[in-house]
Amino acid sequence: MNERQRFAQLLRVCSKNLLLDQGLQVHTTILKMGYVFDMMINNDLIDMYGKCGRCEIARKVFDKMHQRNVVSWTSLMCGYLNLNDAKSSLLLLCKMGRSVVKPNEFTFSTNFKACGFVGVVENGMQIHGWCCKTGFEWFPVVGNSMIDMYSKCGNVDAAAQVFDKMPERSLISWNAMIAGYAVRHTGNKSLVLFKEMWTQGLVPDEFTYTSTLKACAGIGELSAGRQLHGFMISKGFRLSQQTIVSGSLIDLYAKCGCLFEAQKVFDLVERKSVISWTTLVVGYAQDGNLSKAMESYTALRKSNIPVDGFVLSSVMAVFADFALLQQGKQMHAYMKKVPFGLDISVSNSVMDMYLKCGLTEDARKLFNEMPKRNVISWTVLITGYGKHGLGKEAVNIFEHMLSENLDPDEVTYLAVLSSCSHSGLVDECKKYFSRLRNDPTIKPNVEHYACMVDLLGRSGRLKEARDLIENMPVKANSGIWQTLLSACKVHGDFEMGREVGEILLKKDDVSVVNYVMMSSIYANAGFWNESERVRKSVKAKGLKKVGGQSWVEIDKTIHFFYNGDERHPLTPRIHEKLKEVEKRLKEEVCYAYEVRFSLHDVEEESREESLRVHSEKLAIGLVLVHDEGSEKDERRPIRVFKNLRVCGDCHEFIKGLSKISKKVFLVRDANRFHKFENGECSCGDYW
DNA sequence: CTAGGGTTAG
Repeated sequence: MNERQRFAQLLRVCSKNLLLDQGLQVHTTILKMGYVFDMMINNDLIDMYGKCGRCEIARKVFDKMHQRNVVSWTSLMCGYLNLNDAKSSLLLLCKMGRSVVKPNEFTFSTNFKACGFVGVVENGMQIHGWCCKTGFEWFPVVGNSMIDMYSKCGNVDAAAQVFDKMPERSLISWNAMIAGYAVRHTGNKSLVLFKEMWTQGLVPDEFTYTSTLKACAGIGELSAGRQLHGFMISKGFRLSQQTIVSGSLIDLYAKCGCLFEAQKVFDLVERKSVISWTTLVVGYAQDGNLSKAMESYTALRKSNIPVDGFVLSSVMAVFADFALLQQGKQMHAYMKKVPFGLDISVSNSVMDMYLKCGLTEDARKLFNEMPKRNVISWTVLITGYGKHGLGKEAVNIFEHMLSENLDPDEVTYLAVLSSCSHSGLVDECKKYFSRLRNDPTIKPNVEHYACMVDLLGRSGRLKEARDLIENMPVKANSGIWQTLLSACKVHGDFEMGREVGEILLKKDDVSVVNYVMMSSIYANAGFWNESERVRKSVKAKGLKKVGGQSWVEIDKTIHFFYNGDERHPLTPRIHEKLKEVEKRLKEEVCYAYEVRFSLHDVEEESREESLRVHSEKLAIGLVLVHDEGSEKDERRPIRVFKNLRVCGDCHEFIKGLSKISKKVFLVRDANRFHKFENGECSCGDYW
């Protein structure tokens, strides 16, 4: 082996083991020995610098070369891709097209990956055409990376076409296609492919399992997932050694609500990664188990695994959902100290937390300070303002976003439409709805139509709202009928209410809300027997109300209450306080229990009793008891949170309370924020 | 020089 070859070999060792310092030393020596224009050595230098993440040096080497071959070009592209700089790779490919050196299958494959990374399907299609012209179309690497590119760009059909036409399909091709279908709701196709490849005698590997499990999670296929779990065990597949496969299995169980099994799989994995932990934390949080979610996060922090932006965003989302402002602030402070603390997704999650805790100004400030924003940043802000009843502001932000030439996606449209409908901005709502319908990139879904139904329903145009539902190009769900039903109730349209109600009850939805609303509509119109019939069918079907829960955060501790909850040690004082408030309300603001909101088949007095112990009242009672005697922070708004919608009676109660106590109450319920101040609520009377 | 995998924010 001559000296030149020895240098090349040294560089390859440095490249493989990411030894940048040694690589730099070898580079210096090479220059001293005069190998300045040696193509092989320069190519290896480019590769080494690219792998070590120093593309700027690789580029310098590349630029100084007198002669370059396809490896020189491709190595530099790989370097850029290694830094997630897909754009530079693609620009280099353009430049290459004008040079004398021709791309080969590796060049194409690398750039397909680049297209998939940034999701530019147009560029991918151009390169696809280029492959066809130059005869690289049928190379296995090219086909595999095209499947991946089309899938990542969201065009699974194009990916499937490539797959179907491939002359030779390797395990990698199958895996890429299964992964392509595993996103969104096409997971059943992944399962079909899995079976097909198995019958063709191909042996699945860890990649196959991961994607197929992901497919199951996407479509909620618990039983297929379980079968796959059993299948892997029967094949002697060691899950304890498979961090990634186990990760998708944990996610599957968690998404299906089987946290016990998720935890069991998690426990047996020997080398847990930050992703394994994140999956578990998110799983518990989405299952509503705050303490387990936090326990898992704390355990992660105690392990020596470094956290990343993903896990912080996830945990911040937990704080947002449970409105844990103090913990959220604390973590925000921590985020400022870590390198990824300024990632867009991290900042977005913080913004959302502030908004969900009612601190719109802090969220706005953060938004203004963000060096980079994406569609989600804008959408978070629009949603937040909308939920606070600040529809005009939401519209302004949407317009601002458009003026910056950013394309709204379906969630952004939903945010702006619901903001408009909540605030009764009729013209704006219609305008944006028609903009949505004319937007070729987005298909309006049932949620978008529900906003329009809500808008029409609020203004009493029930007939129009119903026509819209019956003639829209998407399938109606219970939610949209429920929106109309609630409008019928508000406007006292008994005839339509009854019809809509019967449609809903026929859908056999398990949601008790529909029954309650129907029963109430019948009762209001004096049809007591009908009201009774509906109420009885709830019992007959064994349906149970989703438990209402309210909570408050006091000194970083969160206190949960359900209706009639007596677990809190201060319960007697809370009851006492509430009775005292109630007495004053009756005297000073003519408050009467709105028993029509209550549907219990009981005497008036005990109906009052059941309203008195509603979870939101108990939570407020605790704050009042806690604040007794302390003079500090009189103007600080009292924040209360409820998982369902705040009940009509409690709404009146808090209104009155805000008047006699001169305090501000900020109540976040499942729908929006209610700011109670001096006897008024920001939502008007349409709660 | 090269192809495939698990987590996140609305």
